[in-house]
Amino acid sequence: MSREKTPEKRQRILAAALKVFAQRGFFNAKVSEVAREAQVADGTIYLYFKNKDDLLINLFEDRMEFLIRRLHEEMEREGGSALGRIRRMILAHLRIAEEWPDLAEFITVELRQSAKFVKEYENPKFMEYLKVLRDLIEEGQRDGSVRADLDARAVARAMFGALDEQLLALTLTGRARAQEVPRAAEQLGDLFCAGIQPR
Amino acid sequence: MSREKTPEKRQRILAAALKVFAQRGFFNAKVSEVAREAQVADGTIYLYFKNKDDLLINLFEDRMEFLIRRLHEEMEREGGSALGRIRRMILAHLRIAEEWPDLAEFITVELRQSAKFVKEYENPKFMEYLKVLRDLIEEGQRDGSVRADLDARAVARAMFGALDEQLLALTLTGRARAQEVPRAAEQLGDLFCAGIQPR
Amino acid sequence: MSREKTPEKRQRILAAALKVFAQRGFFNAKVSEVAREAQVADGTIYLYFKNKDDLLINLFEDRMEFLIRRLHEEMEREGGSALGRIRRMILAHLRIAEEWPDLAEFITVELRQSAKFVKEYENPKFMEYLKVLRDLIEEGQRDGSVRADLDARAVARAMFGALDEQLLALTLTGRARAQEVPRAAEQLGDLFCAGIQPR
Amino acid sequence: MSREKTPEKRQRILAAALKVFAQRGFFNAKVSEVAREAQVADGTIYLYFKNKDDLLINLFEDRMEFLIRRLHEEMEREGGSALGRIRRMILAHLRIAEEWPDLAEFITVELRQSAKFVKEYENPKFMEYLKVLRDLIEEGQRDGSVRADLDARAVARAMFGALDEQLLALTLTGRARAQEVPRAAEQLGDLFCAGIQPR
DNA sequence: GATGAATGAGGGTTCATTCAT
DNA sequence: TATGAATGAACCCTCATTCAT
Repeated sequence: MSREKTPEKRQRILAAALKVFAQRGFFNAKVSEVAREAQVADGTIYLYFKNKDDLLINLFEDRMEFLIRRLHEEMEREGGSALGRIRRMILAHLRIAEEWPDLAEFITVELRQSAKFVKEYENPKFMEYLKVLRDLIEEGQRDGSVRADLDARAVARAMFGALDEQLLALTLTGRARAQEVPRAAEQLGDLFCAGIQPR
Repeated sequence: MSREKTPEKRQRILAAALKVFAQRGFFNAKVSEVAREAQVADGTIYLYFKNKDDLLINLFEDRMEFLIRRLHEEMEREGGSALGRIRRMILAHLRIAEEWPDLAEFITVELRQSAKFVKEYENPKFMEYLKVLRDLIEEGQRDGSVRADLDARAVARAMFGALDEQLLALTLTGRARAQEVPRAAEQLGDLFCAGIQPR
Repeated sequence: MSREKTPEKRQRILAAALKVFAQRGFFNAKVSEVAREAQVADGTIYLYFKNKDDLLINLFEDRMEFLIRRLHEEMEREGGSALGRIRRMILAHLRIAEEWPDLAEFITVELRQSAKFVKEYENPKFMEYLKVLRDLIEEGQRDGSVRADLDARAVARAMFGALDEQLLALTLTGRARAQEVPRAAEQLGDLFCAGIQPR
Repeated sequence: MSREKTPEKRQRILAAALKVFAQRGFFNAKVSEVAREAQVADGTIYLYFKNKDDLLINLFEDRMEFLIRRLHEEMEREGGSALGRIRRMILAHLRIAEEWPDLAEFITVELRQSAKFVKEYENPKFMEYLKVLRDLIEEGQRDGSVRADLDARAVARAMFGALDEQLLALTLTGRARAQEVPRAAEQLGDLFCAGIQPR
């Protein structure tokens, strides 16, 4: 809990957890495996996290924060039209598969599980990630580049689902196929931009 | 105790497993809970399935077969244009939320896990479900109602992802909101039909 | 229990039990394996035997009766001096390894276990087998061919132990080495005859 | 909880296993009984041993090493002729019944079972124990006190079998009869010494 | 703070036995 | 009498968590 004491060790544990959870799945992963990977004693993990579930939640929040931050930066760097930034976002999401394959596997496979937790624990980081998409769509609706009759929230969810499924495919079908990322991003960009533009 | 090892009992166990896995998740579910729900002794489950994993896989295959069969029937009944049948399919998928909420939860949450198995065990039922979508899209491409420059497989995957995510949302945010199904289906239908039609 | 009804089926079960117990050991053997080997339903076994333990005990008694009967016959056929008949008995015992290897394995390995039962259930068949030996020794003592200062019971026990250990060795070290039987019998005959004869 | 995984605890578990296995037999004994006897949690056993079988094997090796060491010491202390040391060894073996009745029961009853394992796992400790006997006999053959025409290995095996059977009898027929040990040892000593000496 | 040996509740699975047919 | 599907008690083992050092 002493998030302040040795943040470096906390990060080492989170990194280890990401690797182990990605490889074996949360439920099959053992706390002791995470500890070994982090070069830390089993008990040490409990100095930083309440229990295994708490480790999962913290890992999820930490990585989602990271992705959200990165997304904001990409959006800023890109600038330009809402549609352009939507295409950029699609690319950014799929690139997770080549940049951090463990993270890709973790998000696509384990996120749904934690959606199970979600009923108890509302999932604000995921909502925030969706919000980025939704804001882009609403911006487009205001400037006329996106049809006004669409429910921005529903479209954001649909797009996230499509991206997530595609990311899963890229991740599972051999991590090697990362070079397919730009092409897949283009296809999805075409599909959705055509879908949301006014005639 | 009826004499013959009956397919009816197998179905009772599968139904019980669906309910229990949907409520608690595969990993948190106990075999004994499935047994109680099925009104069967613990050991009986092992007369019909090799182990807990095997029960999951069989449940998945059985239910996917059911959904695939239903989808084919809906497509036949609908007839008409490819685009019309795509809209119909979207509706059919989301309706799982109101018709069989447990099945909806099972598919959206546990399917990804079994995607973990997927690496060893290629997931043919899921592919078959995707195939229905892909065939519709390719049919549309042949008759000119769908743009030819899209990769039918990628589009099918994207649509499935979007549907799955939407189904998850409908399922988790209170099962009560089933009345939102037609509206959500319309939104997704609009989005994708616009996305795939030629200008 | 209805030992009278179909003695043939009872024997089939006993033969199957012998084979299975010899191969896998009593505790590792499953009743269902015995049933399959006997070409009988699991439940049928319980028409002939109270339970698995009872099957073991009956098997043991049945086979010991057989061996005792055979031993008496061999002794009669042999005739002659007590010492000669002792040598003959040694040979007969070791020959079990080549004549009925399963029986050899069963006796050498499982008998001790049932010695565990023995505390509750005194083991009369084993005693009867020992008695044959003891009688031979006492006969020798009466006719002066065996030293009178030996305790016939102790000698009988010692000889049985030696035979049993040798039989175990013949059985475990590949059942193929059955041709060593006559030589091993000769060695043991020499050893014990020298040991028990007066100077 | 002392910090280091201690050899003392390993010994406590082995001692407990000996007691429980002797009383109930390996297959009837529960791991939890061993744990309770050792005043240790069930799981602790698995820190020291891979599984129940591994516990049996280790127990067997540990106790055989102990007996072999003791035997060597007795032989050294005794000194003198080969025949004298053979008599000493006979006494030492039977004394196990009064000195460590649990060990006596364990060896006589469970060793044969592990002979089952033997086919896979050649049983070196047992061979080493036999070797002591065999060496004594061969020594006697060299100095002329033992007949040269006997196969030392076969004789060693025969003697071990006789000793083992006698030890079993002493152990099972009430542990009280320990006072019979010297007399039984004398009888066996007479029998075998006469048996192996040249005329 | 860090360690890792120890804990012990919990659960998947087996299999001897039963009993409706 | 024979069957074999069904039962459910029993048990080995795992692993998240604790706590003495």
